[in-house]
Amino acid sequence: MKETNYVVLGLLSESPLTGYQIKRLIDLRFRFFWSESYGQIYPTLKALSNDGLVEEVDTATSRNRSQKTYRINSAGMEALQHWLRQPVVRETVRLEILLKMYFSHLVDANAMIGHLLEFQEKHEKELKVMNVVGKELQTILDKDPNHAYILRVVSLGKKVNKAYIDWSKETIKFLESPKKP
Amino acid sequence: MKETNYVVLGLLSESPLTGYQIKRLIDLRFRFFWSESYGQIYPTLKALSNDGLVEEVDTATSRNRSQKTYRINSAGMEALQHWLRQPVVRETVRLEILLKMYFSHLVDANAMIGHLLEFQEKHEKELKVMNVVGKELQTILDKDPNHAYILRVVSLGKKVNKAYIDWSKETIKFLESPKKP
DNA sequence: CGGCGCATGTAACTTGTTACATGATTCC
DNA sequence: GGAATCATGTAACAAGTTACATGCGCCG
Repeated sequence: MKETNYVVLGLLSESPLTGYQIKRLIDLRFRFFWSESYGQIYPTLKALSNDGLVEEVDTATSRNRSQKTYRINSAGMEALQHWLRQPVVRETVRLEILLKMYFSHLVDANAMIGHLLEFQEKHEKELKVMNVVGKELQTILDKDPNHAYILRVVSLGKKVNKAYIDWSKETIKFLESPKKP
Repeated sequence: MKETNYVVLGLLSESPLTGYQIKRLIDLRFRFFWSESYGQIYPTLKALSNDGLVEEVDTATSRNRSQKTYRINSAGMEALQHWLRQPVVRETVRLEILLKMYFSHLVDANAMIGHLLEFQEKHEKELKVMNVVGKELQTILDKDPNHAYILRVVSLGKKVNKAYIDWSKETIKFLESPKKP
C-alpha cells in the first residue's frame, strides 16, 4: 500500500482533520522530506474511509461551507502501527541540480553558478524555517511526548540543509576560479 | 520533457552506450541522487532515436549477441546543452524513515532503532563507495576536464551521507536513553 | 550443463502531477 | 467589490516500477 495512506493516517492520529488541512500540514512540516498533492490526498481519504480505517465526522455544511473532517478509528491506528513496525522501503532522491553539475562542463560556467545560487537561497530559507520550528519545539518539549521525536526529524533537516548550503558555496567558488586552458 | 531523456543524453555525450550500460552507469555513479529502471531507459532510447537526437550504431548481432549501441548526434548535444542552461525544476526527496520517525512514539522504540540501524549501515556503505570513487578521481584529475565536476558531485554525496550517519547514531542514542514515565 | 552476467524489451500497474471546475468566507 | 484563503473534487496525463519473457556467452 502506498505511503500516502500512512502519512494521512499519521496526521489523523494527532487530531481529526480535513483534506485541506492535511495538505497544509504536509507542506509545512514535511516539506524537506515528503510531499503530496490534492490529487493524492482526497482520493486517499475516500479509500481509507471505504476501508474502514477512518470515519467522516461533522461534514459541516453547518455553516454552509462544505467541509469534511475525518477521524482515525482503532482499525486505522492498528494499520498505522503495523506499518511503523515494517521495514523502510522507500528512499527516493532526485536532485536535478547534481545531474546538471555532473554534465555542466558542456556549457558556460555562469549557467551553473546561477542554478547553484538559486539552490543555495532555497535551502537557506528552509534552514531558517527549521531553526524557528526547532526553537519553538524546544520550549514546549514537555507538553507532548511526540515533540522530542519531531525534533529529531528537524535535526536531520538542519544537517542536510547545511550540507547543501556549504556545498553550494564551495561549488560556486570552484566554478568562479580561473581555469587553465 | 522528462529528465530521463537528459540523463541518457548526458551519458551518451561521453561515449556510445547500450541501454544496459546506461542503466549500470546510473546505478553506479548516480546512485545517491538519481535512479532509472529499464522500463524507462529502453523506451527513452527509442523515443530519442525517433526524435533524431541519437543514432543507432552497430546493432551488433555480429557476435550473434543482440545489442544496440547508441551514439549522440549534434542535435542531441544541442538539446542537452539547452537543458543544462534551463533552471532546475526537479528536487524530489521522499524519506520514509523520517515519516516513521515522526510518528514512532506510537510504537515500541526497538522497531525504530532497527530501522535506523539499517539506514545507517546502508549509508556507511554508500559513503565508502564515495570515498573510493573520490580518491580515484583525485589521481586522474587532469586526464579529463569533467573529472573535477564529477568530484563536486561526489563531494555532496559524502556530506549528505555523513549527515545521515551522524543523525542515525544520535537518534539511536536518543531512543535508547531511558524515558521518564 | 548450470548459473551468472549481458542484453533487450514490453505490458500491466501504481503512483503522482497538473489543470480545471466550483463555490463560500473573510478581510480590506 | 475584489482578492486571498478555505475547501472539495476529478479527469487527463505523465512518470515510474515490477514482473515477466527471451536468449546468448562465458566460466567452472
